Amino acid sequence: MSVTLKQVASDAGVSYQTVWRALHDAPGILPGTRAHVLEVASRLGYRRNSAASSLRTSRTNTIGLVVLDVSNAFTGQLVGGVEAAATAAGCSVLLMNSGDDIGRERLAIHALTGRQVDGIILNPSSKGDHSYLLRELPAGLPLVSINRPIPGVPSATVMSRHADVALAAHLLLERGHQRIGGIFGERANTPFHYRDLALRRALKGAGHAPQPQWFRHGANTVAFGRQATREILSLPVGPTGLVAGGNRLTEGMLLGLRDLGLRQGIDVAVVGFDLRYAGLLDPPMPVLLQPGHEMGQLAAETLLSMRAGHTANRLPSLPLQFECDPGKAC
Amino acid sequence: MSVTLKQVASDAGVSYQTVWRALHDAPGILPGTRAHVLEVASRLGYRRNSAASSLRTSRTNTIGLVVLDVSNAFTGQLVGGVEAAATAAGCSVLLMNSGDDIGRERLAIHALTGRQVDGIILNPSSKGDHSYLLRELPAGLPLVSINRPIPGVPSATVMSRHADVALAAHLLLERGHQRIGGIFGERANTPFHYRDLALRRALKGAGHAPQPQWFRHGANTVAFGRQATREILSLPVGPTGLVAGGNRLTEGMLLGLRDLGLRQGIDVAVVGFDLRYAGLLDPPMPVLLQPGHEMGQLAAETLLSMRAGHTANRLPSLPLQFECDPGKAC
DNA sequence: GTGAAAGCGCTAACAC
DNA sequence: GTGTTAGCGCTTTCAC
Repeated sequence: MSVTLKQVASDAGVSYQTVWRALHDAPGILPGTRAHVLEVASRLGYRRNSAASSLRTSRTNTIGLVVLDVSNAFTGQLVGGVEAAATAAGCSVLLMNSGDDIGRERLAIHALTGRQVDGIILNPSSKGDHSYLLRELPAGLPLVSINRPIPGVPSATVMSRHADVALAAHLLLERGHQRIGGIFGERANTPFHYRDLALRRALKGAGHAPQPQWFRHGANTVAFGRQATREILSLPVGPTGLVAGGNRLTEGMLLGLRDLGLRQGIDVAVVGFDLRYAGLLDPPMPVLLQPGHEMGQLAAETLLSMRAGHTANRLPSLPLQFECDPGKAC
Repeated sequence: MSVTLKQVASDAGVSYQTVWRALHDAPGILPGTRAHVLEVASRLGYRRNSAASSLRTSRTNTIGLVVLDVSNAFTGQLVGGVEAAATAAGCSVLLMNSGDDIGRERLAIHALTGRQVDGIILNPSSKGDHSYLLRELPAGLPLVSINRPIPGVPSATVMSRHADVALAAHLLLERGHQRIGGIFGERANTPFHYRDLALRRALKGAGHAPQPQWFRHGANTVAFGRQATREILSLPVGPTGLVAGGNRLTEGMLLGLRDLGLRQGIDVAVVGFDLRYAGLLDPPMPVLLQPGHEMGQLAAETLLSMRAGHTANRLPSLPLQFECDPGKAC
């Protein structure tokens, strides 16, 4: 068993409470006493039992984070940002993976609330009914969602600025492409809807009517991205510039191009999305990156300020990073 | 405040204890009573307060995981494996990031022990003195290290089978290359040492003496990988096949090749390491992948069995996956 | 089969 | 400035 306050107290020849005050830098203790107590505590290797303290204060200094897929690069950035902000505030992160499955998400939320986390950051699964949150979340528990408001459930939401997908259009237009297409996930998945919208608007704004046959919506998978790429580029008149709206779709697009014997950036101009390794390709592929780290930080900071009783104002959407060369903006 | 055992008890008109027995499927309770109690509990939305229960049992059902860099793809896999195994066993994961810095690692360990985690999985930072662990870890707390034993600190260790780097040599030899080189991190970093050794042995085994000037050791960074690649391939007589021994080095190698105007798989045959997107390159790059997910699972399972009192036997090293095409073995 | 009660280690209110 | 004490909600031992 580890050392308790009481043991330190008896070893130092003072009371229970005096030890507590010493350890918490609380006022009302002589500097000499404090020094003595601290010395004894560190000699015995005292560490506070956070279970006991949480029990007493009903605060755990722990935030729950539920992600879609830990092994995804965007998620990695997100987790990093959350972890950094949490650590800076003396909190820890309980991480759960939903696998984009509403059932597992629900189990994760259940586990987190049972552990009395101080708040939850949720990257909501793309399908399914999230209304269980209304029943399962203790009233007043801060909830921050990532990239997508949760229909019917009040929460602060941290988003990337999907509208920045317009930058992809501008780049391609600037490079002289007139025929531009795009591949996106299902429109019901709101981020894809907004990205698609942004691309079309930018084209219209430049006086080019988007051609429906150069735009595809489907499953957010490598397979769909691959197939859609092949189909679009096999049309009698296909686009010369192509934008992918998600990382899976981008991977699929690269495979589709290879299937057709086409090279990105040479035979077809493309802009990828959320693929961190785009800069390693030859030639480097321009890519829109969600600022995962910043999103995670903002989410955690928002959560902690909600815990402190502030109501979260409307949060700014964070700009996408647009890179053409490794680490360099376009 | 949330619902407590006591409230359920008074609502159900039974004692404190009877409720507990009902909720824990404990014997010594009439089926009718149990059903009634469970009904009341769920109606009130009872959930057990895990802080209180940890305080009582000094078990948190939480495992601590300290990684080098969350945003790294291998780490993502690792975390996924740990999370899956932990969840399957009813445990949660507290995640901390050390940034490969011994000071931050120490803070992370400190935070975890203060939270009474049931065990710690540590991917040890590559430099620095880990002996603080001997002082800071409560005696008997299960510790599992990833990829590298911790000098002077007893722990179970989950490793990938570095010797499998020999497969890279075999592939290149089979494809007719006679002049083969390699780029690795510092030799003091044991995984790199073993990977280097495996490559050299395989070459010797096939009757080719490794040429010292085609092998480089240095910082495990993109920059070093890039520079080393340029240097090696600028030699009057350079290798025609090149193996990178880590993911950063692999990224650097790709950039170095591009600097030289050489294409991987066409002008120079290469084998990468731990780069999950190798299959997206054109042509696909053969790559050795550490089985991060499996390593994480094994680590968590080992930890939990240590917690249950079993002494960890020597753990098997997990084979590297060798892929030549997306998702396909060589 | 059910109930009463002690106590895990800490925090915080209060007495001296 | 220092000490005493009552719980937080749960687990567990022991009576009935």
